[in-house]
Amino acid sequence: MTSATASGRAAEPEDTGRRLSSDERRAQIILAALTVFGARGYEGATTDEVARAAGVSQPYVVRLFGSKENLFLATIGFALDRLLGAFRAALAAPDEGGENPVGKRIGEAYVDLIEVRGLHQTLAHAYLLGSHPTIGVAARRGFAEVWRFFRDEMGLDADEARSFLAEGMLISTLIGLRIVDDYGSDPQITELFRACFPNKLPHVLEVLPRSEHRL
Amino acid sequence: MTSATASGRAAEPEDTGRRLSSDERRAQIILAALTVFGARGYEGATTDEVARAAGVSQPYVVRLFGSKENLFLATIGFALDRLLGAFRAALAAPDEGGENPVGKRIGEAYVDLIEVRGLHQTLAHAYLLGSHPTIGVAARRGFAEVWRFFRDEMGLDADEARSFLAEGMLISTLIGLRIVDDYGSDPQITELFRACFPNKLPHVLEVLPRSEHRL
DNA sequence: GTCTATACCGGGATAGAC
DNA sequence: GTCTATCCCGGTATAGAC
Repeated sequence: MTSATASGRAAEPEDTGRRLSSDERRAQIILAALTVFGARGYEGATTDEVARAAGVSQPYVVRLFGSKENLFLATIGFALDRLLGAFRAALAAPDEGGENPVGKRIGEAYVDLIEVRGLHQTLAHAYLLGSHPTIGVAARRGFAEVWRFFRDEMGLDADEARSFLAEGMLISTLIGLRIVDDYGSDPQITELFRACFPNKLPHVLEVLPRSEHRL
Repeated sequence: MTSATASGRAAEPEDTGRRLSSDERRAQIILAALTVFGARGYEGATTDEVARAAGVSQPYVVRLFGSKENLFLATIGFALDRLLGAFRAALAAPDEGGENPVGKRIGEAYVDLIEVRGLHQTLAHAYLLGSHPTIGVAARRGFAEVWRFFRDEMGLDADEARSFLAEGMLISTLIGLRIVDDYGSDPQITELFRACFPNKLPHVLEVLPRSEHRL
């Protein structure tokens, strides 16, 4: 609508003048899509906003992914890969003599993913679209993969896995709610926030406000 | 688009021919809105679909609520009232000699709200819209109210309240995911579902599939 | 590989009759 | 209290040039 540098920036990368390969562009656009879908949801997001956030034109986004729906599917696919990748890395990391057991490491890895803007929110949005003919299927498949990770790779029993998943869903919810915006202003909220991010509070407080989505 | 009885039905009430008061209509429309917003999200839902589900015309829905945004705000307000109402009733219910302690009663009350179609999903959608200027504010306020209920009325400590909330978020997620659609077909999913609805499984399995949202 | 121009449609909102 | 007709904007997708 206005100039290209107006507002939509999100994951806008260093603009080296060089022409990128379409794979590089895809990756770049997916990063941008994560922030936009995360903030607005699947239907609320526009391909134009994604395009501006990525620094390309709207038709090009459609051209590269075929459709908005495909872009969303690619985006949640990427998010799930990152998520499971982070979990596997945390699982493989050294224990440091009981100082940080697996559970704690995985939990922290989950929270650390807030650095990938929009990742948690986009996944949460996808999980709510179970009725959608294609997205619903992909979302269920992804969710089941996470469950499998907890049960088979991490070796939790069903109850432990459930609690883990539950804490994760709460964290995602709080991020999507942007409850961080009220942190400090309302004692209830402050307490709630503290209870949910017992460790890493300062880090979370530093990263989250940065992801401004009021574009 | 086609005839009124085509497909959009959801909470369509007994059609007594009589003219309703606008308050009755509002209530009726909110019920319908719950199912549509729940299935499609705020942006994905259309006022037309809500209208058809309620058996009225699209402009009338807008007329009664002023805007789609207002309709959504009214809808989540209603959902929160029902939620807290159900919690308070469960809190006040008799203990039956340790047979069903408060925690269990509240948990079951939460699950029972699946009978109000779309309630959990709509709230979950609202919670993800923290970036929205008006919806975000309302969602945070509602979430904080629930937290207050757990802490002040129910008397939980911060950690207990957090766990409670977490389990609730997981339940909402599973409902939105419509994981019930895969129950029985995939052993992983079956196990996950069982772990999350330890009691009341038959009831849940009976109610959820009914809420078909592929309209 | 990427853009501009544009077709096309769906959806929220308004006007106004009954 | 409720409808029909309609306006108009915004958003996806396509055509086609560079």
